[in-house]
Amino acid sequence: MTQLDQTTEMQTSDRRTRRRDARKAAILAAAWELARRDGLLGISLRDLADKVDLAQPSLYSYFASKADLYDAMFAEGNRQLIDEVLGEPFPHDAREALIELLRRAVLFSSADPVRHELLFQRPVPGFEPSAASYAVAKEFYRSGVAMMTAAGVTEQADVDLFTALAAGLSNQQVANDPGGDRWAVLAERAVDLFLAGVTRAAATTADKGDPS
Amino acid sequence: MTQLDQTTEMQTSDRRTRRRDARKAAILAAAWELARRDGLLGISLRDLADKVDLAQPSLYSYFASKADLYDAMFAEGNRQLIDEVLGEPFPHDAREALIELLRRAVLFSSADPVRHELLFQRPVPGFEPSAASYAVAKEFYRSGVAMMTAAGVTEQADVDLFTALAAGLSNQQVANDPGGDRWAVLAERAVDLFLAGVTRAAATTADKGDPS
DNA sequence: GTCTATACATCGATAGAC
DNA sequence: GTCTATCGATGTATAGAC
Repeated sequence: MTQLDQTTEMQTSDRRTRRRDARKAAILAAAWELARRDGLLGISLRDLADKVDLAQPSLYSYFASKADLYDAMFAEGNRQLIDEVLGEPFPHDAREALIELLRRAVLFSSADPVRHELLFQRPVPGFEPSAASYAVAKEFYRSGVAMMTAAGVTEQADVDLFTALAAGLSNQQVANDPGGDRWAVLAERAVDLFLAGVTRAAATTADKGDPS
Repeated sequence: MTQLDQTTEMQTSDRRTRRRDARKAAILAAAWELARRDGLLGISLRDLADKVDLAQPSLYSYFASKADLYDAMFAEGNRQLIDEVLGEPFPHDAREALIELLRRAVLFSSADPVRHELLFQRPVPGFEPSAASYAVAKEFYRSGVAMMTAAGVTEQADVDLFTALAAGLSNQQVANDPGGDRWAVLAERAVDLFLAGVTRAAATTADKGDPS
């Protein structure tokens, strides 16, 4: 086997890998479409195969099982979360940055309620994300915590409260005003109330013996 | 037909009605059990019939369709919400009452995540509660609004923000710490931050031209 | 109102040829 | 890696006797 042959073989292998990845991505995209139409649990592997012009059993060359498909969707959704919510630059002001974070999070959820469901609720009984997929989710969480820290939010309880605020706004928006912005517009007010309370408490604590 | 006969007939009819209602309640209870085990969408009418010792088609004497079953569950869940959250008396202090309301709401959700799902999310594609069932849900909402009003929360935006808070705490509790109380214990702090901001803003508005 | 029997569709997954 | 064929189970709902 010559050097040239090896190179050619590598290139061929790369091409095949790319083709395979592209098809896998196409299957995932079709799965999201079906989920939006029929619900996450309503995805049928037959419909899915039809959508990508494959025979239904051929899907098993790309995903070992339906749970495997959900796992890939979970990972992809979290990657989109990072891209769409953290991708654009944030205001330098920590308060404004938190507002923007909250606003983008609510918009992200309301842009695709089914994706919101898969990422933040437990819509598929028995399904647990793999460690690899879950790592993507944690990456987003860490970034959010960093932005809170910059705004003076350090207590775990306050971080939890902020995540509840984000979850609540997103949830109400999706469940009770789909397509609207009734809860999305509350992001600024929510952050202001939150920060006022948290930083006031922090200041009080820090002010022990230092009444200015 | 004598007077006595009529009376006897009425009593018999009542007894039959009671029996029927009792069986319907038993079916509903079994449906909740199955939902907790297999998810709301995972309820199978075969399993359900087995659980109450009926042949599967006999269920159609009690519910016209599966959607009808969901609707009955939705109504019952909302009745439980009213009973369990509003049934016990509240503290007279408006702030303490709101804290208690939030705490009970989170506990209610975490006591039965599937019920929480049915009441506050959209877990069954295509299912919309009937007007009668939805009326029960609105009754609870009105009571909550009344308690907020008592605490000085009058703006619709602030009411919405509070519902987001309740939804967020419940959701995080159910999704990320099932069985625990990591978010439930945040109820007091959440209400304090919320009320501090809302009443401060209201006071500022009211103070226009009235600086005391 | 309950049953048996069954219609009729759909599901996820596997076997095995090519 | 894709296909055809098919398994075995399950799903909701209906027909019709009793």
